[in-house]
Amino acid sequence: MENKFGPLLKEVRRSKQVSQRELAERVGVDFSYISKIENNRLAPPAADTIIKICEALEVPSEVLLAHAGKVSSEMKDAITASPAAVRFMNEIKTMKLTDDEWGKLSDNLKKLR
Amino acid sequence: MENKFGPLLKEVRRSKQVSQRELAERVGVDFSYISKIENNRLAPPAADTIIKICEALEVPSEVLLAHAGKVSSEMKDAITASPAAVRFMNEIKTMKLTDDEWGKLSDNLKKLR
DNA sequence: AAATGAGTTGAGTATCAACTCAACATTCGT
DNA sequence: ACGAATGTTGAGTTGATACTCAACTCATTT
Repeated sequence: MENKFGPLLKEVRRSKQVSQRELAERVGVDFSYISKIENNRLAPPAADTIIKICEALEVPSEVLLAHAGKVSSEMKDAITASPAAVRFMNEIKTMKLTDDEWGKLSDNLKKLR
Repeated sequence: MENKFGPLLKEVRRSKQVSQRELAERVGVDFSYISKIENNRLAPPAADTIIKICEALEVPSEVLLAHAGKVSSEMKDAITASPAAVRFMNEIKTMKLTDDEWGKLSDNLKKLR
């Protein structure tokens, strides 16, 4: 999950037939920055920038965010909304869930309302 | 939840009869830093420092972490462990759970294994 | 072959988080 | 009232994050 952010972005961008310059303009950064990110010469951008990139490319942001190990400020807010939330997150952190278990939790979440 | 971190810390520390200097030494920071934090002259410290503070004062860290809006790097890792995890967190973020619901989710989590 | 478009690279910058250090003020026990 | 403990303040530091700018290279089109 570590070093693949750049290549992954490059692949997505190419699949959408967008140049670095075009993407950069849509996102509002310098095109050379995109280049460096794609080649892992720089670390992945801030969470908000990743989200903008995904919007510009019209793809969901989960995969890129996960590969970058970044959490948006909105998510941070949700997680720290209350002590109960933090408590829950602490439990989750010790449990190392599988994808399957994450899915089940999502189901439970829906049943909650 | 915003501006109360400092006063809260001050209250906890006082209730434990610990001076700023003593706390600072236990945690490994300058005592003047504690002072500024308590008076909201500086933003709350890094998540790891908050955790150390709570250990030094022998109180659980959830409340302080929640008030500070900080997420430890360990938690960040858990949240971005996989796209499924990010997806789940995104759902959570849109739902604005109550404390009660957080509790139920914790129960579900336990039943998962 | 010259211009155009796409991508890469090196070096530098801006902003911010998370503090420290030294000086001063306040509170409190005796 | 005095001194020691405790708390506050201003100014500066350190390291990391998140980029920009200018100069190139390489491939393609005309």
